[in-house]
Amino acid sequence: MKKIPLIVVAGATASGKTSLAIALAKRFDAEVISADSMQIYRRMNIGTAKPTMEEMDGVVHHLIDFVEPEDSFSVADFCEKAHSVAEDIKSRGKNIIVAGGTGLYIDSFVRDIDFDGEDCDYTLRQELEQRAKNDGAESLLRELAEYDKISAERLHPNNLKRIIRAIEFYHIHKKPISVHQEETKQKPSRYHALYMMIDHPRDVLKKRIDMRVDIMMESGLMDEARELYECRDVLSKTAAQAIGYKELFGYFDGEMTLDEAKEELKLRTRQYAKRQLTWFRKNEDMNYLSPENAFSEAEKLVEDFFNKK
RNA sequence: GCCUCUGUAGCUCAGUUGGUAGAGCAGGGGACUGAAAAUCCCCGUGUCGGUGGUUCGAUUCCGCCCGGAGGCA
Repeated sequence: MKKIPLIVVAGATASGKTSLAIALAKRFDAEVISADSMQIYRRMNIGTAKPTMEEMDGVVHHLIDFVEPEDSFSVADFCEKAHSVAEDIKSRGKNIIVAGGTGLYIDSFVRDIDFDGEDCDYTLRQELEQRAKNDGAESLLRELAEYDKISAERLHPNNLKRIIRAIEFYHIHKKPISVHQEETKQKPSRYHALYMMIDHPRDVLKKRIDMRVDIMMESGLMDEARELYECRDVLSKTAAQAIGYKELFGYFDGEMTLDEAKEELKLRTRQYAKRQLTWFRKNEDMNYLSPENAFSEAEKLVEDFFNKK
C-alpha cells in the first residue's frame, strides 16, 4: 500500500507556523490538520493563538475548536481523529499539512503509534498518586520493577506521572509498557512525512513571544481568561494547563499585579518554546527554514518531496 | 553633617569562628508512547563594591573612599 504523504510544519510557539501552513495549503491545494493540544478547545481562542477566520483565508482546518474546556483530551484521542481526517482529506484528492507545536501529537500521529482502543484508568491513577504520597514514589517504582524492569530502570524516581502510567498500563494490558513501546516502534507507519520548522535565533523568538503576548492582551485575552476563571472548578485537567490563562488567574485571585501576571505569561511561554525546540531538534528529518525566506524554501522542499515519491 | 544597617552569580539572598564561596529563581542542555502549553533529569568561578593595613594567608578583622536603605537633625 502506498504511504500517504504529510507536510509537517512544526516549530516553537510564535515562530510563524500558522501563516506558513496556510500559505503552503493554498499553494499545494491542501487542508490543515492542527496538531495543537490547546487549540482543540472552544472558548480558548486568543490565548491559544488559534487562527481566525480571516487568517485561515478559506483554507480548511481540522481538529481545531471542537472540544469543550470541561472535557479532557489525550494523544490517543487526537490520533484517532487525525487518522480519520487524513483518510477523508485524501479521499477527496487533496494534500495534507500537519501544523502545530505539540511534538507528542505530531510524532504519535505521523509515526502512527498504536494506542489500541483500551482506555486509561483514572481511579487507579488516583490510588497510585495517594500511595506515592504515603509511601513515596520509590515504592511504586519497586512494584513496577517486578513486572517491567526496563521501564523501572528508565524512569527517574521523581517522574511520578510516567511511573504511574507504566503501572497503569500493566494493569490494563497485563503487558509491560516498555514491550508495547518497542512493538509499536517496529510497526511501519501508513504515512511518510516532510518535516520543517522556521528557525529563529533565540533572542528573536523571545521578542516575538513578548510582542505576541502584548497583542493578545490588547485583543481581549483578559475577558477570555475571566470567562474561564469563572468556571475554573470544572475545567478539565488538560485545558487548565493552557498557558495564557492560569497565569492571569493569579491576578484575578489578587496574588499578583497585572504586570506581574503578564511577565509570568511571557516567561512561561518562553520556557515552553524552549521545550518545544528540544523536542523538534531531536528529529533527524527536520528541515530548518530561514525566517527571511521561509515560504520559498518550504515551497521548494515540498515540490521536491512530491516529485520524489 | 552625625548615627545605624547594607554592598557576594543576570536577580533575591545564604555563608566563610580568616585558608578565595553556595541556594532559589532566571538562563542553557536533555528526556518524552493515553495529563504533553504538562511532567521529569543534568549544568553554578563569581575582581565576594574600591583601596590601604593587620596576617604566612582577607571576601571574612581594622581604617579610609565610593554606592544604596533607614534614623537623628
